[in-house]
Amino acid sequence: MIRNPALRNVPLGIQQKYIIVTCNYVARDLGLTKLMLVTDAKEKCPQLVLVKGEDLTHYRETSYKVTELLMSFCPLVERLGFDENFMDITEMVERRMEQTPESAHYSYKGHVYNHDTSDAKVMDHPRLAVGSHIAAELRADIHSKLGLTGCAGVATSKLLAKLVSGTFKPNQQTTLLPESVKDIMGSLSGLRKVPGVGHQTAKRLQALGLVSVQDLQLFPLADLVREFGASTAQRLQNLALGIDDTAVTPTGAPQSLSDEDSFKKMSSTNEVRQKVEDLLSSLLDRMHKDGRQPLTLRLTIRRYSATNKWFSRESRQCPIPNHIGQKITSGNSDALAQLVTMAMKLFHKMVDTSTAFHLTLLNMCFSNLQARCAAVSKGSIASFFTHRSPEKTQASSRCQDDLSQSVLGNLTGQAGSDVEGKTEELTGQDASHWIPDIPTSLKIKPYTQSTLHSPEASQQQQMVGECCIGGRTVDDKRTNSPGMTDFPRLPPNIDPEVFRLLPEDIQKELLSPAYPETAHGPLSHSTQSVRPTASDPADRAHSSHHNFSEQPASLSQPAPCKLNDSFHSTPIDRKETVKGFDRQPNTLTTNNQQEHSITSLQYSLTDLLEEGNSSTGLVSQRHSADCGFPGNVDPKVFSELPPEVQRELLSEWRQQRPVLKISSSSKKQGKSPLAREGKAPAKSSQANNLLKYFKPSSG
DNA sequence: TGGGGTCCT
DNA sequence: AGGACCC
Repeated sequence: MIRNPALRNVPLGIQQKYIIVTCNYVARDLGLTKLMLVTDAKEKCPQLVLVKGEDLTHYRETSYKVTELLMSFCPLVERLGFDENFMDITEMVERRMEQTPESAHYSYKGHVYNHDTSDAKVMDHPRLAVGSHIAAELRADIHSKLGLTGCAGVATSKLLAKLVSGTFKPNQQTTLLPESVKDIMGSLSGLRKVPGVGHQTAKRLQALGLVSVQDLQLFPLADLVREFGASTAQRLQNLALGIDDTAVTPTGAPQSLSDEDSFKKMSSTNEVRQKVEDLLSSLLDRMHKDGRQPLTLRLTIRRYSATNKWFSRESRQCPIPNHIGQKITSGNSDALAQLVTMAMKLFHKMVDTSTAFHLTLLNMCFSNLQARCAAVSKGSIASFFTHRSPEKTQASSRCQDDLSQSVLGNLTGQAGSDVEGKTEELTGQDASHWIPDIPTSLKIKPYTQSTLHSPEASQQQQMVGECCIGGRTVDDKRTNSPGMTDFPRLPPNIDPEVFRLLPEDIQKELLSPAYPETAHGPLSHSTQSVRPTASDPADRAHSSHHNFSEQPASLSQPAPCKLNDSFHSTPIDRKETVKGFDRQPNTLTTNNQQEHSITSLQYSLTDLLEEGNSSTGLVSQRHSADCGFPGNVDPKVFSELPPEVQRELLSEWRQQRPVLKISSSSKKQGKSPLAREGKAPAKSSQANNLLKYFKPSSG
């Protein structure tokens, strides 16, 4: 639609094979729904215009642009599919509360769920009010820079932000006040409407006699535990109650890249080989742009089995030899033939070609993506980063220490990946895109929430990225002001002085772009001219952890998170402010104190695209600080618990925490559960970039 | 009923 | 390797 505005006013459906995967609102008004068969759709609406949508390239690229744009405001952005993003805007809200007059904290942008804006109670939640203004600005920015429209929800958790984002549909935003949680949960027509309750879970719940959200809310937990186990049971019941303590975990670069095609029938080896080659060919291209080296190749098939399940796939995977992996990364086209050979071996492990077979789908996937290393021995690089700068605050030091350990400890494992994609739909530009607008849902989780529900929900930790490292700012225009280009973000555990001692090319490498697939996009150019000089104390202050700058733009720009008041007034002001960027070294301390005492604020922003729906949620939570478990848990006591109980708890905490994951091989060496570094920082985009430069083998 | 993804077991 | 979830 964006590419072809003429389609805007006509019923439009995006077709993938035999179904309409999504459609615009014109078509919806005519009775079309998502995932409707093309035949049914045509029957209902003969004048329906169809656009093929099997190729996700444009959608994916646009999706990442949206995510990157949001990250330029604050790095705590978590993707959910191609058209939704959750964003933890707690920091941004706090900053505005400090910097703007109180009178600014009591008006809402957009709708307030179940309230009249004139309702007095609305005034009791200044953070949500400020969050609604931020959401409006984010949507406006996405619209002006990318031409996309969408919805947003502002609430205190991802769950709530997501739910509320869809309450006013096309291109609108809604804020959910804590006192309306019961209402919104009660408004859901069934358990399947609760995010996190899928088909299987809904069936099992139904077997227990549970159909409505209220049924689940009131069901005895003990009975639920019998069916699902303690952890799942509690999570399910909490979801029904509108309680979601999971953190917004920065998504970072994708963990895998795959390409697939489905068809009616494929029954010869030659056809399979050809299809495998086609799939690998396009994947290779994407992989090369990504820049990382895949360590694993996977082939997945779906067999036709008349009676039952068309679903159910089978897969086989194998390691990719280093020499081939390097060809992939370098773009050497010889890799294709070698990969086809490997894939066919995997195929023969699953399918006995001496007898008839009938496939309906093939999928090729690269996973275990490994960031590449700088051309220097790792040992030497790693040693550069062990020195610490004298000027950190204590609190930040602690975080950094922890981070360093976890990062270094995991270097041997596979580095995670960083960034993810974007894609949204566009509403108005030029040519071929189909996806709808972008919805955004922000959610804010202020202390009010802790008061309401769980007092200590706030204790989660943000091991992940810092909050304020900046995003990429988009274009040069924005980066004009003095001072903007001088301070690249370095990971908190990297001493700027030491960094400066590195050869320039190594410095550049360390600071090079993180979003390979979108590297050519509008958001990424500032990289090259940037010169790293120092890290910003303010960054450290905010971040609980790493601030690696992977993205080009981040180098030249200060963290948008720190926008000041001026941000408030106009977009232009905001940019200016960003550049001028002031650092406040002591904010960290301040923040920490807040965290501990009370308050966990979360904002979540969910975006939904106009036709489809995508959402962006903002959430944030402050946590205690750094170790592997909640601050209120005594490690000693924990260690005395039975191993099984330890595992259960860890599994639960893990979900709540934004831990970067570096998954690793090192995790196998019997570390105590507490030490489990298995998950370290892979998720944060920032961390990821840096990690790419360390070889896997080093550990 | 598509073409992606994520994480957990 | 499969299964659950999400879009």
